[in-house]
Amino acid sequence: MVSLISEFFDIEQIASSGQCFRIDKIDFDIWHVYALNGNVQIQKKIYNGDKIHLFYSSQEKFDKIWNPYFDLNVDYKIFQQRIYKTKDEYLIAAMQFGKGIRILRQDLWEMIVSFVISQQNNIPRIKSCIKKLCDINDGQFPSAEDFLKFNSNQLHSVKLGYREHYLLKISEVIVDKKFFLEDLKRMSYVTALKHLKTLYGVGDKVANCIALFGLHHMNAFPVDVWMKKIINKHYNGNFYLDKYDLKDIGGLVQQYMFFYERSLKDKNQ
DNA sequence: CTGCAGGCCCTTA
DNA sequence: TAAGGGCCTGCA
Repeated sequence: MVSLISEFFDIEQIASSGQCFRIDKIDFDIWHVYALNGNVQIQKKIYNGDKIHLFYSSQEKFDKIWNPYFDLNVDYKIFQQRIYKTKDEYLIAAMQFGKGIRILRQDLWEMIVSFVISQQNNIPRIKSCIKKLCDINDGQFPSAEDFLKFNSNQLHSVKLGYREHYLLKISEVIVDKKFFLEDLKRMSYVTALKHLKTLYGVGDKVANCIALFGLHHMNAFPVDVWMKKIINKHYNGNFYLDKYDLKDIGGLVQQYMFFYERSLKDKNQ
């Protein structure tokens, strides 16, 4: 077991931040994380005002897998200090509220599949689709090859709707070696975005999510209907990251804003 | 019954 | 290049 004391890590916030869909709450203070062909349980506790997380993992696995996965080598305090400097009330409130969110380093292919599924969809149903995809594939997240091997009844039982066709087309170009995931990892943000958008069913919003969560381009800034609402409501329709000198961490800023607004909405319901 | 959920594709002008 | 219809599914 490995313990982590940090105010800038909160598994509960990460689990509901909408960037990952395979973290399940299994008890009031325990979450089960499935990722990178492995899994780990994490318990969140408060001792004397300090937030402490217990990872049910060996030190070796923690160092090798979970430390990089949760981006724990990066000091988020520096990012937060930069947000304080903007003196932007809404941004600071959002950042304080979602202090424990981090941009995870998730598997690229899983992010492509997950965010294609996310379009015109809600989080519970996205999670349900992804769980079913793993269920019909011996519990493992399906590869592009696996997608092409599923029979139509199996795949249809996942209830992907019109997104099923998108995922089959994407799987095809990857299996046929007309699209290389490894190439994407070497590209700049702008080039990767352009390349991602050649995939059938991947538009600007989904490509930005993949760039942010699958390629760790922290400057990717996905704008969805929620972000549009936030920008209209709090910024009169115009939000310029470069004005605040936050362009290189736009993705983290987006997560704070998104998480904050979504939480306010949940509270009102 | 209608409307909508973290869009995208395709067609038209 | 902009605008608008259609799309699977599930839930209110």
